[in-house]
Amino acid sequence: MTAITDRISDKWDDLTKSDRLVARRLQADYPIAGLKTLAELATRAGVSAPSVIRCIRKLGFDSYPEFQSALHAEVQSRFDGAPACERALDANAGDRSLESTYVSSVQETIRLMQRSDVERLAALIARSRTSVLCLGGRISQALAMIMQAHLLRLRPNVELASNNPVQRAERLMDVAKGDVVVVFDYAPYDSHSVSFARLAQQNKAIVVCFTDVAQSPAAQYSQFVFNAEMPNVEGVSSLSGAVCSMDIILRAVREKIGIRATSRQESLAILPLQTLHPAK
Amino acid sequence: MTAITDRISDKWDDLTKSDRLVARRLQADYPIAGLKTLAELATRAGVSAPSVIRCIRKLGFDSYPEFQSALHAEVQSRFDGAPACERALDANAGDRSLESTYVSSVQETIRLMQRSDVERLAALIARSRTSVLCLGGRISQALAMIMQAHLLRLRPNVELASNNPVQRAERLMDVAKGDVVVVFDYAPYDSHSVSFARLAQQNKAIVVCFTDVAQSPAAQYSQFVFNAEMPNVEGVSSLSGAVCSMDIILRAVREKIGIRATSRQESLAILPLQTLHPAK
DNA sequence: CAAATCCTGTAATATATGTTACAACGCGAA
DNA sequence: TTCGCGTTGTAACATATATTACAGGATTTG
Repeated sequence: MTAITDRISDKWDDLTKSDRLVARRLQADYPIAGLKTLAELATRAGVSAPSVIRCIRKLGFDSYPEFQSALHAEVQSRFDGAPACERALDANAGDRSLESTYVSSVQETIRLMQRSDVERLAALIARSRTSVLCLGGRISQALAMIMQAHLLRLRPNVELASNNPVQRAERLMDVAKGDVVVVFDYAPYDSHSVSFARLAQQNKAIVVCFTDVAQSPAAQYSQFVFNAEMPNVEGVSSLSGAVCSMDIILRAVREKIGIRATSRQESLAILPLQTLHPAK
Repeated sequence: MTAITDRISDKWDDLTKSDRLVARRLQADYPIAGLKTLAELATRAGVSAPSVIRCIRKLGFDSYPEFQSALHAEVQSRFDGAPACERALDANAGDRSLESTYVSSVQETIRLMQRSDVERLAALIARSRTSVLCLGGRISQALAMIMQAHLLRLRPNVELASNNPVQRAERLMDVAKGDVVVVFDYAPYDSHSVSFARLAQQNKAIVVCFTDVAQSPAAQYSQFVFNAEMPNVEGVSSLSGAVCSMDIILRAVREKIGIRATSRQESLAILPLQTLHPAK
C-alpha cells in the first residue's frame, strides 16, 4: 500500500468525524482526490476547508502543499517503478480479466475497511440490548435481509425494515436513541433510504452505512461508513465486494458475542422456515 | 503512451524553442512535472511562466488548471486500472489472511464455473419468452431477490417465489415445461427448496442450482449446477463467492440480450434519481 | 443539569498562482 | 543596416488558494 494511505490507517483512531470524511475520500479516490485543490477536496468530502487542513496536519504534514508534494512523489514512484507490472495485467486478458475484476474489488473493499471501525461497530452490535434495524433499497434490501438473518442467529432484537416506504416511515417513529440503524445503499441511490438515515440520525440513532466508493448521500448522516468497490462489468455492478464488507462485520460481531451465540443457534435450528418478506 | 504525451508528439512541429523545453520536461518527468504549479514547471523547464501557458495552449488546453485536470484524470486511470498489481507488489502482510480467505473463495468459485454451462444457461435465460422463477431458503432467498431484480431489468417474465412454503407450493403448480427455475441453496440446506427443485424437474422445468461445493440435494434435480466456494470464517460462511457466480451468469445474459436490454433499462431510468449531495 | 472541552464551519486575511499587456530581444529579409 | 515578424521575459494584475482567528454548536464530564 502507499505511505499516505498507511498513515491514514495508523492515525484513524485519532481522527474526528470530519477528519475521517476527508481521509476516506483520500483513500477511496486515491490519488486524484489529493491532487486537486484544498477547497475541492473539502467539497468532495463534504466538509469545510479548515477541516481538511486539520486532517492533513494530523496525518503529519505541515501544510496542504507539503502533503501534495508527498503525494506527487508517491504517484511518481508508481510511474517510475513498475511499468512491467502494468504489462503483466493485460497480458492475461482472456478469462483472467473477469476473475481479477472480482478479486480486486474484494481486495479493495477489504482494504478500505478501517480495522478500528469494524471493532467498535461490532462491539456495539454485540450488546444484545441495543436494537438493530436493517434496511436497503430495491436491490440492496437483499443485503439487509442477509445481515438481519445472520444477526438474528447471534442475538435478539434485530429487525428488517419493510421496503414499503409507508411501513418504513411508521417504523422510523420508533427508532430511539442508541438504536443501531444499518442502511445499505449503492448506486443508483435510494432517496427513501437516505431520508431514513437522516431522520434516524435526528433521533440520535447510530447510523451505519454500507455503500459504494462514490458514496450514498446517506453516508453523511452515518457514524459508520463502509465503502465497497463495485466492479462495473458491462453496466451491471457486482455486490461481491459489498457482501464481503458485511461479512467482515458479522464475523467481528460473532467473535465478540462468542459462546453466548451458540445456544441461540441451536434453538433457531428447530424453528420452521419463516416468512421473511410477506408477499405483496 | 498517454494522451498528453501523444499530443506533445503530434504538435511538436508547431512548438517554439521554449515551448519544446516545457513539452520535453512534461514528457521526461511524467507526470510529476505537470502536477506542480505553473511557476515551478517554468523553472524546471528553464523558461518563464508565460511560456508555459503558451505551450499549454498550443497543446489544446484553455488554461493551466484545465491541463492539470486532464493530467489528473490520466494519472487516476493508471491507478484504477491496476489495483491488483499494486497489491501483488507490496509485501505488507497485515491481516492478509482475512483478505486472502475471501479472495481465494472468489477465485475458486470462478474457476469452478464451466464456461460452456454459463453460455448455455445465459442463452436460455436470454430468450424472454421462457419464464424464470427464482427462489431460495432462509438466507439465500436474498440472492434470489437480487437475481430476480437484475433479470427484470433485462427482460420481462421473471418471478421471485415467496419463501412462504404454502404460497410457494401454490406457485409450483404453475411451473410448466421449459420454464427456468433458479434455486439458491447453501448449507444448511433448505428442505423446501430441495422439494421444489424435485417437483419442478418433474414438471419438465429447467432447474438451475446455485449451491456450495458440498452441494445441496437440490443439485441432483438440476440441469445446471454452479458451486460456490464458501469460506467458513468462524462458523459464518460468506456469500461473496455465491454472489460472484450469480454475477457471472447475469453478465453473460446481459451480453446475449445486448441491445434489446438497453431500451428496457431506459424505462427504468426515468425513476427519480436524486442528487448525490443535496444542498443543505 | 451545568461546565468544560472538543469539534466544526464562517469570515477575514495573507499568500501564491495563473493570466495579461507590453516592451525588449533575436533573427532573417530587403 | 534597417525593417518587420515572431518569440520571450518582466512586471502588473486579478483571481484563486491556503491559512488563521473566532464563535456557535455538539458532546462529554462532573
